[in-house]
Amino acid sequence: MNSFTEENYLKAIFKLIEQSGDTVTTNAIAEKIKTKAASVTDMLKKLADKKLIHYQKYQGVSLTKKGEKVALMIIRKHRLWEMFLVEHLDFKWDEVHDIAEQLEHINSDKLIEQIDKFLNHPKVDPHGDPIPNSNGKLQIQKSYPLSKLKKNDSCIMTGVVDHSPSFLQYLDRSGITLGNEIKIKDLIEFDRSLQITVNKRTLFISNDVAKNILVIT
Amino acid sequence: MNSFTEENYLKAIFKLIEQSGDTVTTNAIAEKIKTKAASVTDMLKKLADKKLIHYQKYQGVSLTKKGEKVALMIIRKHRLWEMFLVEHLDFKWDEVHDIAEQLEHINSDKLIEQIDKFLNHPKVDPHGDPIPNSNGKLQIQKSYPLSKLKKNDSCIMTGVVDHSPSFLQYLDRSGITLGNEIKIKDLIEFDRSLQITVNKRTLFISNDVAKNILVIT
DNA sequence: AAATATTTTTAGACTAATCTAAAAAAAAAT
DNA sequence: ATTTTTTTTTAGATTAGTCTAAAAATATTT
Repeated sequence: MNSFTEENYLKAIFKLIEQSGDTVTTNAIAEKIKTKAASVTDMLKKLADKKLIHYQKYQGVSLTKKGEKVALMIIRKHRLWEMFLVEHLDFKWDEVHDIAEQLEHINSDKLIEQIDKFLNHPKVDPHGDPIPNSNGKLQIQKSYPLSKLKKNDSCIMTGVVDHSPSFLQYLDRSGITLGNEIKIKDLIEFDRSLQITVNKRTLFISNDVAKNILVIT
Repeated sequence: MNSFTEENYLKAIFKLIEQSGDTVTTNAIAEKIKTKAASVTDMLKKLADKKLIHYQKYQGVSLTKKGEKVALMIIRKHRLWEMFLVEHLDFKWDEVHDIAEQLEHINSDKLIEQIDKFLNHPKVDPHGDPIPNSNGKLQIQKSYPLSKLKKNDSCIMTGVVDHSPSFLQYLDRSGITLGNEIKIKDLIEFDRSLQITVNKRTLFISNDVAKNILVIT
C-alpha cells in the first residue's frame, strides 16, 4: 500500500496536471503540498521507483496509469465523504474540506462502496466537482467561468474554482447556490463587474468573483 | 495534538488497566501493540513528558486524568463509528473493527458529535460495549460470563469478551445475538459444556465459548 | 554566445517511531 | 542471602519524511 504522504503527493500531481494540462514541476508540487523542493525531489524518486509517476531529473513529472488510478480513488473518497458530511451530518459546503482530507485516506474498499450506495451514487460533490466512479472514470462536464458570458446571457451555476471557506461563505451570503439560474443584467466596463439576477434578487459581483463561478449555458 | 501512535498507546494502556485493575507493565503493552519492549519504553518517556501517563522506571504505568480523557475519546470514536457501519452501511459486527481502528483517529469534534446525533446517541456499540459520552464518562453495566450461571438460570446476552471475527461468526451461525434470552438447560460436568436454549433452539456450547459470552440476569 | 537568474538535485542533518543487542534492575528460586 | 531468571531500560542503528545549504542543470537576459 501507499502511505498517507505518497497519496497526498499523487493527488497534488493529479490536480496540477488537471489544471495545466502539462507535466508538473518540482516547485509547483512543493508549493501545493506546502513543503520544500528538496523534499519533493526525494519523494519523486520514491514514487518513480514504485512506478506511480514518470520522472526524469529536471524534466518534470506526470502520472503513470497506476498513479492516476490511485489519485482518482483518493479524489473519489474525498468527494464522497464531503457529500456524506453535507447531506447527512448537517455540514455546510465550506466546512467539509479539512475533514475529507483526513477521511480520504481511510483504507477499505467495502467502506467506500457502501458510502457510495448510501448516498445513491452521486455524480458530483457539494461544490459541483465530479466524483470518479469505482473504476476511476471521471465524467467531466465542461463549464465556463461566469465572467466569460455576455450581457443578457442566462446560465446555470454548476461549480466553483476557488474552494476557500471565505469565498464559499460569500456566495452563501449572496444567495448564490449550485443549480441556480443566473442572468447577466449588465456588464460594467469600468471594472468589469457584473450586475446579475439570481433567485429573483439583483446584485453586483466583481469580475474576480465571476471568474470563480462556473456555469453551463 | 497527539500522534496516531500516541493515541494507540493510550488506548492500549486504558484497556489493560480496565481488565487488570492495576498498573500496566511494559511487556503487556508491547504484546498488546505488537511491538518490542524497547519501543514501548521510548514511548512511555514521551507520554510521561506530555503528562499523559504516570511513569517511573521499572514501576509500571497508569494514566493521568488527561491521558484517560484522550483514551476515552478514542474509544468513543471507535464505538460510534462501529455503530454507524453496522446500522447504516450494512456491515456485520465481525467486519467493523479494523475500519474503526482507522476512523477512530479522525480529528474533528463536530464530526463525532454529528455522528452521535445521527445515531441517536447510542449507549452501546454493536458488540454491547458501552460508548463513553462526550465528556468521557463511561457507563459500565456489570455483566457476567455465561459460564458462571447455574442450571435452569435464565439471562440476557449483553456482550462478548473475545471480539475476534471467528468467534463472532460462530455466534452468528449458532443464532446467538445481543439481547437474546438464554436459558441453561443443563451443565455437563465432564467437560463443563452447556446445553442452552436461545431463540427456541437448543444447542450445546463449550465452556470456552460460555466464558466469552457476557450476560445479565 | 556568454553572463545571470532560476530551478532542481544532492549532501548531510534532524525527528518520530521502530528495532537488536547489551546492560541494569527487579523478581523468583535455591 | 546468593544465584538465576525475567523484565525493563539504554545504546546505537534504521526508515520515512522533512529540512538547509551547496552544487548542478536549465532557462532567461543581454
